[in-house]
Amino acid sequence: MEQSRVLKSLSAMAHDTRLEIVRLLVPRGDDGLCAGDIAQTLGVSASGLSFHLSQLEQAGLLTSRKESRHVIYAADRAALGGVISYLLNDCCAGAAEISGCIAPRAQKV
Amino acid sequence: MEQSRVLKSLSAMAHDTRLEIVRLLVPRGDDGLCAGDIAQTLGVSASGLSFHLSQLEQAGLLTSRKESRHVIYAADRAALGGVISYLLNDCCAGAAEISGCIAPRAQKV
DNA sequence: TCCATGCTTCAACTATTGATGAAATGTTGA
DNA sequence: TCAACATTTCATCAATAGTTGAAGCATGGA
Repeated sequence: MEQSRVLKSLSAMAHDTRLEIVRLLVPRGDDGLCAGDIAQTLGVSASGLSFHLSQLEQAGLLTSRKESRHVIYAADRAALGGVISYLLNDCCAGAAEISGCIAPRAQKV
Repeated sequence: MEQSRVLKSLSAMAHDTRLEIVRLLVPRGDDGLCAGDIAQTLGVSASGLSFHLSQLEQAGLLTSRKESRHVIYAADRAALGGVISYLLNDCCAGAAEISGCIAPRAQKV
Protein backbone atom coordinates (compact mmCIF):
# COMPACT_ATOMS: atom_id res chain seq x y z
CA MET A 1 0.00 0.00 0.00
CA GLU A 2 1.35 3.41 -0.97
CA GLN A 3 2.04 5.96 1.68
CA SER A 4 -0.45 8.49 0.34
CA ARG A 5 -3.20 5.96 0.74
CA VAL A 6 -2.04 5.15 4.24
CA LEU A 7 -2.11 8.83 5.11
CA LYS A 8 -5.68 9.10 3.91
CA SER A 9 -6.63 6.09 5.97
CA LEU A 10 -4.94 7.44 9.07
CA SER A 11 -6.72 10.78 8.66
CA ALA A 12 -9.96 8.94 8.22
CA MET A 13 -9.48 6.89 11.36
CA ALA A 14 -8.21 9.82 13.39
CA HIS A 15 -11.67 10.85 14.49
CA ASP A 16 -13.72 9.63 17.35
CA THR A 17 -16.92 8.88 15.44
CA ARG A 18 -15.10 7.36 12.49
CA LEU A 19 -12.99 5.04 14.59
CA GLU A 20 -16.19 3.92 16.28
CA ILE A 21 -17.73 3.24 12.90
CA VAL A 22 -14.83 1.01 12.00
CA ARG A 23 -14.99 -0.77 15.33
CA LEU A 24 -18.67 -1.33 14.82
CA LEU A 25 -18.39 -2.63 11.29
CA VAL A 26 -15.37 -4.88 11.44
CA PRO A 27 -16.98 -7.67 13.45
CA ARG A 28 -19.98 -7.66 11.12
CA GLY A 29 -17.90 -8.49 8.12
CA ASP A 30 -19.48 -8.23 4.71
CA ASP A 31 -22.97 -8.12 6.16
CA GLY A 32 -22.19 -4.65 7.34
CA LEU A 33 -24.86 -2.35 8.68
CA CYS A 34 -27.08 0.25 7.11
CA ALA A 35 -26.47 3.93 7.67
CA GLY A 36 -29.52 4.39 9.81
CA ASP A 37 -28.54 1.66 12.21
CA ILE A 38 -25.04 3.02 12.50
CA ALA A 39 -26.40 6.47 13.23
CA GLN A 40 -28.71 5.11 15.88
CA THR A 41 -26.06 2.94 17.49
CA LEU A 42 -23.56 5.77 17.69
CA GLY A 43 -26.10 8.45 18.47
CA VAL A 44 -25.13 10.83 15.71
CA SER A 45 -27.20 12.76 13.19
CA ALA A 46 -27.91 11.29 9.79
CA SER A 47 -26.17 14.04 7.90
CA GLY A 48 -23.20 14.03 10.22
CA LEU A 49 -22.86 10.32 9.82
CA SER A 50 -23.12 10.54 6.08
CA PHE A 51 -20.19 12.92 6.07
CA HIS A 52 -18.03 10.57 8.12
CA LEU A 53 -19.04 7.50 6.14
CA SER A 54 -17.99 9.16 2.94
CA GLN A 55 -14.63 10.07 4.42
CA LEU A 56 -14.06 6.46 5.34
CA GLU A 57 -15.26 5.24 2.00
CA GLN A 58 -13.03 7.66 0.14
CA ALA A 59 -10.11 6.42 2.17
CA GLY A 60 -10.99 2.95 1.01
CA LEU A 61 -11.73 1.62 4.47
CA LEU A 62 -15.42 1.00 3.84
CA THR A 63 -17.48 -0.30 0.98
CA SER A 64 -21.11 0.54 0.41
CA ARG A 65 -23.96 -1.04 -1.49
CA LYS A 66 -27.60 -0.21 -1.90
CA GLU A 67 -30.24 -2.63 -0.79
CA SER A 68 -33.71 -1.36 -1.53
CA ARG A 69 -33.84 1.95 0.25
CA HIS A 70 -30.98 1.21 2.58
CA VAL A 71 -27.31 1.79 2.07
CA ILE A 72 -25.23 -0.90 3.65
CA TYR A 73 -21.70 -0.12 4.76
CA ALA A 74 -19.10 -2.74 5.47
CA ALA A 75 -15.48 -2.55 6.57
CA ASP A 76 -12.90 -3.38 3.95
CA ARG A 77 -10.78 -5.71 5.97
CA ALA A 78 -8.04 -5.99 3.41
CA ALA A 79 -7.63 -2.23 3.43
CA LEU A 80 -7.47 -2.16 7.21
CA GLY A 81 -4.94 -4.95 7.14
CA GLY A 82 -2.97 -2.97 4.61
CA VAL A 83 -2.78 0.05 6.84
CA ILE A 84 -1.72 -1.96 9.85
CA SER A 85 0.76 -3.83 7.74
CA TYR A 86 2.24 -0.61 6.46
CA LEU A 87 2.69 0.73 9.96
CA LEU A 88 4.29 -2.46 11.10
CA ASN A 89 6.41 -3.39 8.16
CA ASP A 90 7.20 -0.28 6.17
CA CYS A 91 7.01 2.39 8.76
CA CYS A 92 8.54 0.47 11.62
CA ALA A 93 10.50 -2.07 9.65
CA GLY A 94 12.71 -4.26 11.70
CA ALA A 95 11.83 -2.84 15.05
CA ALA A 96 11.46 -5.96 17.12
CA GLU A 97 10.20 -3.99 20.11
CA ILE A 98 7.24 -2.96 18.07
CA SER A 99 6.47 -6.34 16.56
CA GLY A 100 6.72 -7.69 20.07
CA CYS A 101 3.92 -5.41 21.19
CA ILE A 102 1.32 -6.52 18.77
CA ALA A 103 0.20 -9.89 20.01
CA PRO A 104 -0.73 -9.34 23.63
CA ARG A 105 -3.84 -11.47 23.48
CA ALA A 106 -5.04 -14.60 21.78
CA GLN A 107 -6.63 -14.12 18.40
CA LYS A 108 -8.99 -16.27 16.44
CA VAL A 109 -7.05 -17.66 13.53
CA MET B 1 -3.90 1.88 25.39
CA GLU B 2 -7.02 4.03 25.68
CA GLN B 3 -8.85 5.08 22.59
CA SER B 4 -8.34 8.80 23.16
CA ARG B 5 -4.61 8.26 23.13
CA VAL B 6 -4.87 6.19 19.98
CA LEU B 7 -6.84 8.97 18.32
CA LYS B 8 -4.15 11.47 19.20
CA SER B 9 -1.53 9.17 17.78
CA LEU B 10 -3.46 8.60 14.59
CA SER B 11 -3.92 12.34 14.13
CA ALA B 12 -0.25 12.83 14.73
CA MET B 13 0.74 10.23 12.17
CA ALA B 14 -1.82 11.39 9.62
CA HIS B 15 0.50 13.92 8.10
CA ASP B 16 3.10 13.50 5.45
CA THR B 17 6.00 15.13 7.26
CA ARG B 18 5.16 13.56 10.57
CA LEU B 19 4.91 10.05 9.20
CA GLU B 20 8.29 10.62 7.58
CA ILE B 21 9.69 11.71 10.91
CA VAL B 22 8.53 8.48 12.47
CA ARG B 23 9.91 6.43 9.62
CA LEU B 24 13.21 8.20 9.99
CA LEU B 25 13.47 7.79 13.73
CA VAL B 26 12.26 4.24 14.29
CA PRO B 27 15.33 2.51 12.84
CA ARG B 28 17.61 4.74 14.89
CA GLY B 29 16.19 3.56 18.13
CA ASP B 30 17.09 5.41 21.27
CA ASP B 31 19.98 7.18 19.61
CA GLY B 32 17.44 9.24 17.76
CA LEU B 33 18.41 12.26 15.76
CA CYS B 34 18.63 15.95 16.56
CA ALA B 35 16.06 18.39 15.25
CA GLY B 36 18.47 20.02 12.84
CA ASP B 37 19.40 16.75 11.20
CA ILE B 38 15.77 15.78 10.86
CA ALA B 39 14.97 19.13 9.27
CA GLN B 40 17.82 18.78 6.84
CA THR B 41 17.01 15.20 5.93
CA LEU B 42 13.37 15.97 5.29
CA GLY B 43 13.96 19.38 3.77
CA VAL B 44 11.64 21.32 6.02
CA SER B 45 12.06 24.57 7.90
CA ALA B 46 13.23 24.55 11.49
CA SER B 47 10.11 26.14 12.84
CA GLY B 48 7.84 23.95 10.79
CA LEU B 49 9.66 20.89 12.00
CA SER B 50 9.48 22.03 15.59
CA PHE B 51 5.72 22.25 15.26
CA HIS B 52 5.44 18.72 13.95
CA LEU B 53 7.86 17.29 16.47
CA SER B 54 5.82 18.71 19.30
CA GLN B 55 2.65 17.21 17.87
CA LEU B 56 4.31 13.82 17.80
CA GLU B 57 5.74 14.26 21.24
CA GLN B 58 2.39 15.31 22.68
CA ALA B 59 0.88 12.22 21.17
CA GLY B 60 3.50 10.24 23.01
CA LEU B 61 5.10 8.85 19.89
CA LEU B 62 8.43 10.59 20.38
CA THR B 63 10.66 11.37 23.30
CA SER B 64 13.12 14.22 23.44
CA ARG B 65 16.21 14.98 25.43
CA LYS B 66 18.67 17.83 25.42
CA GLU B 67 22.27 17.21 24.65
CA SER B 68 24.34 20.35 24.81
CA ARG B 69 22.69 22.66 22.34
CA HIS B 70 20.91 19.94 20.47
CA VAL B 71 17.56 18.39 21.13
CA ILE B 72 17.53 14.72 20.31
CA TYR B 73 14.28 13.10 19.30
CA ALA B 74 13.68 9.37 19.34
CA ALA B 75 10.71 7.22 18.49
CA ASP B 76 8.86 5.67 21.40
CA ARG B 77 8.60 2.17 20.08
CA ALA B 78 6.35 0.95 22.82
CA ALA B 79 3.87 3.69 22.01
CA LEU B 80 3.95 2.83 18.32
CA GLY B 81 3.47 -0.80 19.18
CA GLY B 82 0.57 0.20 21.36
CA VAL B 83 -1.16 1.99 18.53
CA ILE B 84 -0.68 -0.87 16.12
CA SER B 85 -1.79 -3.29 18.77
CA TYR B 86 -4.92 -1.29 19.39
CA LEU B 87 -5.81 -1.26 15.74
CA LEU B 88 -5.23 -4.95 15.44
CA ASN B 89 -6.64 -6.26 18.68
CA ASP B 90 -9.19 -3.79 19.96
CA CYS B 91 -10.38 -2.14 16.84
CA CYS B 92 -10.31 -5.15 14.58
CA ALA B 93 -10.62 -7.86 17.20
CA GLY B 94 -11.02 -11.29 15.84
CA ALA B 95 -10.88 -10.40 12.21
CA ALA B 96 -8.67 -13.13 10.85
CA GLU B 97 -8.55 -11.52 7.42
CA ILE B 98 -6.84 -8.56 8.97
CA SER B 99 -4.40 -10.47 11.10
CA GLY B 100 -3.57 -12.43 8.00
CA CYS B 101 -2.51 -9.27 6.22
CA ILE B 102 0.09 -8.15 8.63
CA ALA B 103 3.00 -10.49 8.10
CA PRO B 104 3.68 -10.31 4.39
CA ARG B 105 7.42 -10.13 4.70
CA ALA B 106 10.13 -11.53 6.88
CA GLN B 107 11.04 -9.45 9.90
CA LYS B 108 14.16 -9.30 11.99
CA VAL B 109 13.35 -10.82 15.32
C1' DT C 1 -50.29 8.87 -7.33
C1' DC C 2 -49.14 10.34 -2.80
C1' DC C 3 -46.79 10.04 1.33
C1' DA C 4 -43.34 8.30 4.48
C1' DT C 5 -38.77 6.59 4.87
C1' DG C 6 -33.65 6.43 4.34
C1' DC C 7 -29.96 8.70 3.04
C1' DT C 8 -27.18 12.37 0.88
C1' DT C 9 -26.16 17.05 -0.38
C1' DC C 10 -25.90 21.78 0.42
C1' DA C 11 -25.01 26.24 2.62
C1' DA C 12 -23.47 28.63 6.46
C1' DC C 13 -20.79 28.86 10.12
C1' DT C 14 -17.05 27.74 13.67
C1' DA C 15 -12.96 25.54 15.00
C1' DT C 16 -8.75 23.46 14.03
C1' DT C 17 -4.67 22.81 11.51
C1' DG C 18 -0.64 24.05 8.96
C1' DA C 19 2.76 27.34 6.73
C1' DT C 20 5.76 31.23 7.06
C1' DG C 21 9.07 34.27 8.75
C1' DA C 22 10.61 37.09 12.54
C1' DA C 23 11.79 37.32 17.28
C1' DA C 24 13.10 35.09 21.58
C1' DT C 25 15.66 31.63 24.35
C1' DG C 26 19.38 29.13 25.69
C1' DT C 27 24.08 27.12 24.79
C1' DT C 28 28.79 26.89 23.35
C1' DG C 29 33.27 28.51 22.06
C1' DA C 30 36.37 32.37 20.97
C1' DT D 1 31.41 39.16 26.99
C1' DC D 2 30.22 38.49 22.32
C1' DA D 3 28.95 36.13 18.34
C1' DA D 4 27.28 32.03 16.25
C1' DC D 5 24.37 28.25 16.55
C1' DA D 6 20.21 25.18 17.62
C1' DT D 7 15.76 25.27 18.59
C1' DT D 8 11.32 27.04 20.02
C1' DT D 9 7.75 30.47 20.22
C1' DC D 10 4.88 33.81 18.35
C1' DA D 11 1.81 36.33 15.18
C1' DT D 12 -0.41 36.14 11.03
C1' DC D 13 -2.66 34.13 7.49
C1' DA D 14 -4.78 30.53 4.43
C1' DA D 15 -6.77 26.17 4.07
C1' DT D 16 -9.22 22.31 5.81
C1' DA D 17 -12.34 19.85 8.70
C1' DG D 18 -16.55 19.35 11.31
C1' DT D 19 -21.37 20.62 12.84
C1' DT D 20 -26.00 21.88 12.01
C1' DG D 21 -30.34 22.10 9.94
C1' DA D 22 -32.86 22.45 5.74
C1' DA D 23 -33.62 20.82 1.23
C1' DG D 24 -33.23 17.24 -2.28
C1' DC D 25 -33.63 12.50 -4.25
C1' DA D 26 -34.67 7.94 -4.60
C1' DT D 27 -37.44 3.98 -3.08
C1' DG D 28 -41.30 1.32 -1.39
C1' DG D 29 -45.96 0.87 0.37
C1' DA D 30 -50.82 2.47 0.75
